[in-house]
Amino acid sequence: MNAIVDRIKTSCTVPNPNRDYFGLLTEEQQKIVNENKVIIEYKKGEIIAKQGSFTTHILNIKSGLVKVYFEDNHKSLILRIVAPGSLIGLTSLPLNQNVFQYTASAYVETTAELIDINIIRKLILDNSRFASAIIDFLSEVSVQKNNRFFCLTHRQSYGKLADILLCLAGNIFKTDTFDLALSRKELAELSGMSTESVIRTLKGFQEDGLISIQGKSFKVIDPDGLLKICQLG
Amino acid sequence: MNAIVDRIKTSCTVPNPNRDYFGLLTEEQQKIVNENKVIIEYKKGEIIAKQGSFTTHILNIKSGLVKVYFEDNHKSLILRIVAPGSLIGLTSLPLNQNVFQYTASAYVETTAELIDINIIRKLILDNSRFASAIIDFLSEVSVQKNNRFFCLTHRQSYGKLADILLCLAGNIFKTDTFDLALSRKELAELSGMSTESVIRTLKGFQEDGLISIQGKSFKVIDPDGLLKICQLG
DNA sequence: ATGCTTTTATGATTTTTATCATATATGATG
DNA sequence: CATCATATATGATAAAAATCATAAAAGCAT
Repeated sequence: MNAIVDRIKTSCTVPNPNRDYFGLLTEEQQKIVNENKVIIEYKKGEIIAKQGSFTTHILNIKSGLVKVYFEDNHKSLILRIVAPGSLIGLTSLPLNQNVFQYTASAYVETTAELIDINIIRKLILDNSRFASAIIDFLSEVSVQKNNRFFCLTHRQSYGKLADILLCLAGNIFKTDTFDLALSRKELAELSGMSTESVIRTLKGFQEDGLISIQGKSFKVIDPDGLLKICQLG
Repeated sequence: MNAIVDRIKTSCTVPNPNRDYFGLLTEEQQKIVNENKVIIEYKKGEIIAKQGSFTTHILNIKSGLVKVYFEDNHKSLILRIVAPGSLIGLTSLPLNQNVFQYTASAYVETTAELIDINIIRKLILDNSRFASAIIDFLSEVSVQKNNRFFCLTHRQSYGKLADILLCLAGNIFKTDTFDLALSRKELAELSGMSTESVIRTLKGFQEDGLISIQGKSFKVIDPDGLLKICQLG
């Protein structure tokens, strides 16, 4: 196994719970889901869900990579990076909160199952183990968001970016060398920094031998060093 | 009705969903809850739950005011201010995440019901409407946290603090004049600022006639002005 | 009330980071 | 492959906010 996945636990992990939610359903329930879902392929950059629009479906990401972000006044904050196996749209389950609270778009070519949200609402009432799994999902996202929240409000640029790099390596790509589908601008939105500061900070990491970058290809050389920066602030 | 409660919707509300979760239970289930709960009174400043310790009970706040905060390396971030009617500890429902992810302490004298978390877990499996209400709670907290997250990472000091003042007035105290149980240091932890910056910013608001402060007594004079500051950043 | 501690307040300074300006590189497109 | 657009990079400057130092005010216990 890859060292970075096993050893390094960042304080602010990009949330990516991954459970077999639909495996908890009865055969009949699975049949209902299958009859009420569509599979859609999204091209790179395509919008999957738009902040403010009605949530008619829950998205189950099957392949690819998605960013979920909050937009306001030309500013944007990436809330989650969603890898296959995770769900999008659950926060619209309350009937009084039935619009997307964020925008989701595909980083790379992405496949998603779209399942009618009312079917999901019904399944929650009909299958308590499914409901419990949804509760677990929301709880995990919540905890990881708290950690990220702390990281982005209490650390400074080097700490934030070190954390994000470790998260990407350990949590999203699950390897220490990866082709980054995110631009510097997107790393900025992920860290709440300016694009220029991201570039400068990445350069600093390279000069210190913590990472190496060649175009889109990232390599984490010294995860322990990054972790130390992350912990110091 | 008070204008500030009805009209002013801040972008980053301090989360405080309030539902009658236990009213959804059957009489028999309510009886089980009542037999497995204790009511505890906490004095001002007392720790109600400690980050890292096992979550044996869910807290149902009946009276008083509680802060839920994240601690790390002498730094602290207030995650939620919890008013009566809200629950604490739900994020420990997943069995693989069964310790408190945060510390909770009483701002003022506070009464809480402590209900065995395993009873709650069982009720989620036995009563789907209860489970659904818990999902709604977690969803609402999540959405409000996203908003607050955006606010604290993308606005600057005046915007952050304007938002927090509006939240406290409209969401927590539900009146435009209130005795603040929070110190300036705690406002700093709530906004991710330094204590000195909070003091200076509050002074600025006073000079601009947006609020008036006398010791612990706060009065929001111009909520629309605060809202404008909040929206501009 | 008196002394002691904590909170609030204020000014000076430094650090951090954003912004602005501009240059270079990369990539897409006809 | 030439052109345009976009992404990345770098330096100079400005703005924002933290830190440090210190003082005044408020709370609290004796």
